[in-house]
Amino acid sequence: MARAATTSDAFNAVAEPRRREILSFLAGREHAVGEIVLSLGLEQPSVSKHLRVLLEVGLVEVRRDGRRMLYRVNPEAIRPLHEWTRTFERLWKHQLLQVKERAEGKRSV
Amino acid sequence: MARAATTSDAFNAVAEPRRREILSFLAGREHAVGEIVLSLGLEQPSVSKHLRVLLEVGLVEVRRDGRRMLYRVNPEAIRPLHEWTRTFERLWKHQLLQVKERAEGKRSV
DNA sequence: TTGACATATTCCTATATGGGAATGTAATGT
DNA sequence: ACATTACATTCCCATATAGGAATATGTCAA
Repeated sequence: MARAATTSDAFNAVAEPRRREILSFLAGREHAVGEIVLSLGLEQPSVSKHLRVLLEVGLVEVRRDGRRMLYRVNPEAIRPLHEWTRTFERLWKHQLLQVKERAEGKRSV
Repeated sequence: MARAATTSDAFNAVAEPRRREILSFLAGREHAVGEIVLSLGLEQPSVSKHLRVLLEVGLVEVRRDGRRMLYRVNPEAIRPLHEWTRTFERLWKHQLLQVKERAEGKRSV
C-alpha cells in the first residue's frame, strides 16, 4: 500500500508546507487565487491544486466574485489537529517543569 | 517532485494514522515494541518501521532494556504542531460565537 | 555454542503524489 | 462575437511511500 491520499484527512493535507503557508495566508481574511500566487511566489496551477486538496478535506471554503475565486479558511477543520496535539500538552509541561527544577538544583520527580 | 518524506518533519510523520495511534499509546508511559504490536494489532516489522520514522523526526526516544527496546514520546516535538494549529484558535472561537449569537437571535458581526 | 526471544532491516510492488508545461473553462468588457 | 482575465484541469514523471514476506541483528539463558 502506498501512502494515504493527501485528501484523506486534515492531517495529510497540512503535511505539505505550502498548504500550511496558504492556510496561514488565508488566516487574515479571504483572498483570491492570484493574491496567493503573488504572496507565496508559486505557480498558479500549483496553488490551484493545493487549494483543491484543502477544499476536499474542508480546510478552506470558496465563493465566486466575478472571475475571481475567493478562498477562506474553515477553522473548524483545524480544530481536530489542535485537539489531538493538546492531548500531549501535560507531557511537555511536565517535561519543562523537570528541566526547570533541575536548573534550580532541586530533585526531579 | 514527489511528496515530501515522512521523515522530513513532525507534520509529515503524524500524517499516518498508525503513527498517531502509536504516539497516543506511548503517551501514558514507555512501552516495548512487542506491547505496541499487541496493542495496535499490527505486524511487528510494520511497527518497527513506523517507530523508525517517529524516531528520525524526534517524536519518540528509545532506550534498551535487555532484548527489548522501550520507546517513549518526546512531547517537545509535538509542540510545534500544537503552536501552529493554535494560531487559528481565535478564528474558530469567533466562528462559534457567531453561531451562538445567531441561535440567540442577535445580529452577527 | 546453541537456541529462543525481541526487534530491525531489506526487498518487492502498487499507489499517490507535486511540479512543470500545456490546455480547458468561466466571466467580463467592448 | 472576440479578446482578455482569472482559475482549474490534464498529462507526464521522478520519487517516496506502507505493507507483506523474508531475513538479519542483537541479547539472554542454559
